[in-house]
Amino acid sequence: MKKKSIKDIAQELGYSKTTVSFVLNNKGDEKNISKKTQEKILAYVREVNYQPNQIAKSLKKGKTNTIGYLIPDISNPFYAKIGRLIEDLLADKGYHLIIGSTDETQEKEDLLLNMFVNRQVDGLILASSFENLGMLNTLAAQRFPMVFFDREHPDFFGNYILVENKNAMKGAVQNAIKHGSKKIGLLSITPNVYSLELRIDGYREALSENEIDIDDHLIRIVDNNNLKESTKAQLQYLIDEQVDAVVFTNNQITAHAIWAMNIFHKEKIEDVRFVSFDNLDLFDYSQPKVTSVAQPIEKIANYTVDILGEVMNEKEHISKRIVLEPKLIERL
Amino acid sequence: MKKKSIKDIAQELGYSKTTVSFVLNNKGDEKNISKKTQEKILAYVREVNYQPNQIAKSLKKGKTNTIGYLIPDISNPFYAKIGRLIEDLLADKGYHLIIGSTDETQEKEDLLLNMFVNRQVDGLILASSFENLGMLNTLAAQRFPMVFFDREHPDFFGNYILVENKNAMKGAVQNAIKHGSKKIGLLSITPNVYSLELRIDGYREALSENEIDIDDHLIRIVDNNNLKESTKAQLQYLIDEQVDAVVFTNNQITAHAIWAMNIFHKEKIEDVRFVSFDNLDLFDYSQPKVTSVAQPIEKIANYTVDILGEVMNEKEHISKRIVLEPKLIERL
DNA sequence: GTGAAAGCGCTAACAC
DNA sequence: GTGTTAGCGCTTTCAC
Repeated sequence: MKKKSIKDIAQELGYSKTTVSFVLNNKGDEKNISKKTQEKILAYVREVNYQPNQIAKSLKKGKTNTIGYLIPDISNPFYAKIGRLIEDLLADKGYHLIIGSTDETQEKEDLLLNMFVNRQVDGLILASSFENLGMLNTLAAQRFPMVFFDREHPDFFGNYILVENKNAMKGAVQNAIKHGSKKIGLLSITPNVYSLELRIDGYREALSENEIDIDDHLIRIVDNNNLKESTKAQLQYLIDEQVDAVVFTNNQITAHAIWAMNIFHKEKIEDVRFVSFDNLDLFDYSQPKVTSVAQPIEKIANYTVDILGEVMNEKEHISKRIVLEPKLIERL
Repeated sequence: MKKKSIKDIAQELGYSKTTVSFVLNNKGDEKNISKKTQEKILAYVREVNYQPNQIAKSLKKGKTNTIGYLIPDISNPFYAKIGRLIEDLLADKGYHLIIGSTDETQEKEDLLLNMFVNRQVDGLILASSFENLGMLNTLAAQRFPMVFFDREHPDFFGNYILVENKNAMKGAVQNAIKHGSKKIGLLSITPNVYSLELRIDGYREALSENEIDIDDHLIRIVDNNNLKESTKAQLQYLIDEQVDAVVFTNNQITAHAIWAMNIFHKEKIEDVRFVSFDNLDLFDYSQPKVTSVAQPIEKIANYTVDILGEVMNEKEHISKRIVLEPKLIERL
């Protein structure tokens, strides 16, 4: 049973493709197709379970109703949750998501960007690593609808939905200092991401404003390709340095560190305060407790979709930068 | 700057569309296009950064190189992780994923299934809720390439990648009994999913084989639409019933229950053993500790993609049912 | 070695 | 009220 096309329907019913097409697209009345004809066509279409070919429609209309979702890793709960929220918001408007995980490598990012363009996605939602602005600049020059979230690049001008990174982190670290922490280490992934740099800056500022010497040895970078083991090793280093607090720049490392702490440093668990950017449910009860900076993910998703909608509709070039306020959740 | 098409390239270079198309598809040699022409075309294409329109190609070829990934919720770490593995495996073959989250509702599932068909996906990977077989039967009758994982339906004949549910759960519960648990409750989501029923059956069998009375009041179903709060409430019920162990049919409820246990039943935390289907890193150190049945997610992803590849290539109808062995991780 | 032309399934301007 | 037709961008058969 080959798939039926509009042409088949038209022939079998003795109408033209046009008439059938109009009726299928609810333009029957507008185009003065008689009620009777409309009903006949609709009934038949339902009977044979005709499914329009969205690809042909897309080609004709130059619009695919798909959006590319480019992030470091869809299995990271932060991107998965925002992805889910975006999926639902877009579905209401008839759009669907193609996903692409970059693993923070420029190579995969470029490959995926190309793929999205080839597939004629109508827009792009991206947490880019911004290692290389090449393709992004090209797309921006063509006014390709894009909205960036979570990550930014100071030299790239575009639509951003972000959270306050520096001050939020600063506040979280100051909170730890207020509660007595004096020797504070930091663990981060790839710091060549501007948003993460800002978080690290916030950490530095908090220390210097409280007259704590910044010791660069206490700022440890974990290996992206081996997050869990590397986090364990770097945490070990900080423990050996006898820190009384550790700051994490995202929740994935924090989760791994909680694991490492419980498995390998159980005896020190009361002596080290954890502070994390991003929240996780388990921070409510984990040992050690984790004071965290919670990002407003619903708002992020809402704004992202809203702005993308605007960009796709507007002929004019808009460039908004929306910075949301994260929330400090103190857990002592 | 309008996007260039093959036609533009051909005109600007003084060749025909055919020649350009051949060269672009690496058929230059095969079609006896002169080396010189080939180089000229390739150089120009690179210079103007020509991007082929995948939609047009798809329409012509009847193949979109996209796969639909239909699951209950992409923000569930289990589906996100498998999704990520599948994404990578498929990317190597030039396929990409469109995602669809059903929230376990038939309405959304049917909507998404239709969407996938309209979009002419080449295949479908699904963790269906199987509430209603209607659309799936239709697709199966058309030999639409589909591979099911995680969930099965006894009346639906298709390609399945599953894990042993009943015996694995039985083993986990027996393990708890061996270590002294006597009054064992169970918490599950929507049990109208066959795979979950099997897990519950495993629980029942373990009890009866050990001469523990099965008390249906101790089998609690949580509300899907309000997982966290409902889990808390149902857990409360079991605690009040003074169970000495609780069994969970998936990791999401277990995580919520750990949270509820720590926040609301801290004093009982030593008295209740947790047993969970699905694993989570945090089970290594959470209070209470969780003995879990870990699914082999890499294998699931690999088999799923392999079988889907076979189905898409074969003209013949194959129907494989692969049942993988999960691993019991005892944590006491 | 290269090109003309048909056609994938659909939409929509224009005709009658 | 309904039909004819061109064309979206690409592939591929057949011709020269």
